[in-house]
Amino acid sequence: MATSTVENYLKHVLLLSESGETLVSMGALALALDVVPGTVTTMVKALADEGLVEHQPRHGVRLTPDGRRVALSVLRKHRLVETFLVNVLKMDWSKVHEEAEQLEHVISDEVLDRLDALLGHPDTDPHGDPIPTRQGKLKSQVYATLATCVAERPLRIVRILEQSEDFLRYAEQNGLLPGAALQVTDRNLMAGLVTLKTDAAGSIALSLAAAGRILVEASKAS
Amino acid sequence: MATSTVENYLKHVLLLSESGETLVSMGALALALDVVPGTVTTMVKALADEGLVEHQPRHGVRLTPDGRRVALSVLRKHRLVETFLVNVLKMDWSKVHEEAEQLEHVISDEVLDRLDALLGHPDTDPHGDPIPTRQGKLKSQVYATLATCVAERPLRIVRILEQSEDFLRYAEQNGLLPGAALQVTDRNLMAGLVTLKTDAAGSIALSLAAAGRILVEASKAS
DNA sequence: AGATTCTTTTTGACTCCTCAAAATACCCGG
DNA sequence: CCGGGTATTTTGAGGAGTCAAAAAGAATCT
Repeated sequence: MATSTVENYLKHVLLLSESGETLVSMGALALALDVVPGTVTTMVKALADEGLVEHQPRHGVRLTPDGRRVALSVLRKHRLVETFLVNVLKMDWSKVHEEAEQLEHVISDEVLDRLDALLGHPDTDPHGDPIPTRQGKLKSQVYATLATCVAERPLRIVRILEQSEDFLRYAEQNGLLPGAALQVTDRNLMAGLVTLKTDAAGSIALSLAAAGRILVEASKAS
Repeated sequence: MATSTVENYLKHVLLLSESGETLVSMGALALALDVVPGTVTTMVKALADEGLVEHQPRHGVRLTPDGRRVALSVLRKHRLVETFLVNVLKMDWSKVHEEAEQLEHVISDEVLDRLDALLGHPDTDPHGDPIPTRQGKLKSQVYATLATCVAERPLRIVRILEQSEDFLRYAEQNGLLPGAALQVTDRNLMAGLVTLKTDAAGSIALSLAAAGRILVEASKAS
């Protein structure tokens, strides 16, 4: 059985390869896991020996099918637990990430299945992140961000690519939750600023960086 | 913060001192924790250095107030989690112990409080074991067992002192759950046998050892 | 008391994961 | 092609927790 540490390494390799290159660098991994790069090199070699990752020395690392299976299972646990904490225990949106980070390593498959059923088999978590299926399918659709979408059109938030507590608390306070309706009223590349108008909270300004973490789609004519 | 290992040591010292002497032996602890005695000696000395236990070399170990506080908190988590797994997720009575064994070390106080509220602040878990309060009070009432109680009187099961999956499954199949009404119809010390009559499942024979693990009280005239 | 047995403690070693710091390889501008 | 700068790898060490096996203390049984 994989240790928590191993599960974390694999999970972060998956996460980092989702949002970017197929080959994940040691440095990126070290940053994500909050360890020094040397530690990552050592661990990655061990994971490669166990057949969980493929290591191309000096270039990066990639999940093997086995490793991907484990990573997806951990991710499924993480996201279902987050959903449970928010939907059932009514916990604060911004605080559940840390909790899930621990719980994901100790939830059994049996408990997971029952949690899944209790929640009605959701396919995204409270942040809009897709929940891998039991079979290990991960729907990863490509969306526009508030930094790149067309302006002056009705939009709906589908996902927030950010787990920092501060960011999420701020987002919540301004009604920037998955499902929220809004539109981009102005985008100033020079100032690095995006201005929005939400149905709930009126006009808000956001940095381009922050706007880039919020995924949207065109609002369906309802 | 105490590691899972430390929490487990403290929890088992508490459990073993509840049901017996105030001083817990290294051997008993080794058995409970499934490690060799030498390991226990080493760990216990470390715990003593941290002020969590009081170690009387060659005689045994006892919790300090600090250690007891930690142990009670772990026990509270364990029993609330078990209650959640059975009452909310409808898991099998006999299987929740293992799960809770893991979860007890990663549940935050915040989650615990919400779980407690969701469950309606129960004061015993599904096995009838008392749940320590948030303030660290543990109600430990003394009950008769099926091996020692008076015969031919209406009784009610209040607690099962056993967490082995097999025993619990057997108990469940014969309706021997906390709350169940029954009476002892015969007790044969020579044969080491106790015969019961339950309201639900009729007549059952039990070894004295098994009977001694089932706590009962006189049924209130209702 | 003397010998045997049981429990506890000590010792040395091992696994897993980590860091600090030195060594190495790679990339990029001139 | 050479010199920096950056990323990666190596090396040596340490903490936490464990085991196997030997040593030491207690207890028990003639």
